[in-house]
Amino acid sequence: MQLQAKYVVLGLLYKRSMSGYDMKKQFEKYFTYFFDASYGSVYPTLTKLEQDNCIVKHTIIQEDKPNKHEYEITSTGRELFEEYLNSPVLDDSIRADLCVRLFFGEFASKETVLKWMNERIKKNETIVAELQEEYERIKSEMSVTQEITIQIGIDYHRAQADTLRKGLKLLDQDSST
Amino acid sequence: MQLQAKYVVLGLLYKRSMSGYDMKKQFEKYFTYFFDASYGSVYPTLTKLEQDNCIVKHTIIQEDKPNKHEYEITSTGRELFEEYLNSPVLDDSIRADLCVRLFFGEFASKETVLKWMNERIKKNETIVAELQEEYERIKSEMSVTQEITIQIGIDYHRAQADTLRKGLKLLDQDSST
DNA sequence: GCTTACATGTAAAATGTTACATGATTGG
DNA sequence: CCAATCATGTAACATTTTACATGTAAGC
Repeated sequence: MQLQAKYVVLGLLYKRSMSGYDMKKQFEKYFTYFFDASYGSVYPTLTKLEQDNCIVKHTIIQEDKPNKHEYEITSTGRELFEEYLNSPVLDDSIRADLCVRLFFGEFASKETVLKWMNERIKKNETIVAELQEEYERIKSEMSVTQEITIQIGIDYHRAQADTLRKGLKLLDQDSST
Repeated sequence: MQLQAKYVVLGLLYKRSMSGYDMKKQFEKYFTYFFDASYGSVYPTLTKLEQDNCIVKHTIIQEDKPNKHEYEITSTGRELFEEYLNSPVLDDSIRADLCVRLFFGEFASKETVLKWMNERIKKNETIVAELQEEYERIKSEMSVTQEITIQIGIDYHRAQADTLRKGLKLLDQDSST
């Protein structure tokens, strides 16, 4: 079984009402390294949860901007989310293209492999810096477990970059023999 | 775009022919932390690659055991895999239930949160030990980039456990104030 | 004048998981 | 005798991505 988008949606609405557009924003900002869902996934999920009476829609008329559909969680929705919180934690499901490529690295040229690794190291450094900045900026408004969440993200990207740097040295030794 | 199973299948066949069953075995053993595919995904992928002339099937008649379908990569298949190796590396796609739960941790009881974290720490310690054992056992037969792959897995699980242990301390301080 | 942000949604296609179906042999 | 390993495959269902469709307003 895999983590379903509907639980993430319900989790967000547990604290405050928001629109599908707002949710996607949240995913991009705070969920980057552990969850993502496209609009084509968010909107149908909202429609389905509404049909199941887990959420109710409120249309907010806005001038200058398109109207907004704000969803509010119902008691049924709260129950469903609480059931989720009491269900067993699922394993992380990861699809890491870089690791797949490295596994087959012997079939690629050395330059290609080095490029993959160097680009990833650089990318991860950027992400670590961004997450750290974000963390400093909002930690006062975050719960302790949310802080841990961000920390897991930071350490994940940092650990991967470290391993890749060590890997570069290994490759260097390998080619010099 | 997401990493497609067909490229992983082609990658395995690039070195030697094997069956769908063998592939699943490989995924479980060496790809655990960065890729997985069920039989219901592997077999249809093989059927489709065969239709596209990327692989050819050889039926091996076995006594005592069910017959085996060994697939061999064709030149078309090799080209497709080489194209993949030269395409841009995709970002990791992660769905981490634990992080989602921690993000919403304030809605769960403290015991529940502690249970989530302690269980994950224990699980990761087991995985690290297994990967390390496996690494020692087969590193002589592995390419350098494959070693890096295993190392990324080890460090990923270790870093997450470390962060969670630090998180437990944070939670402790938090409750004592 | 172009892009970005705001905002929602659908349809087609791909992709995937789970459960089912089958059936022999080996090891505890 | 029961579970696991060997081995393949399908069907139903769930889920998701991508592309399309629409339209305003602000900022550069």
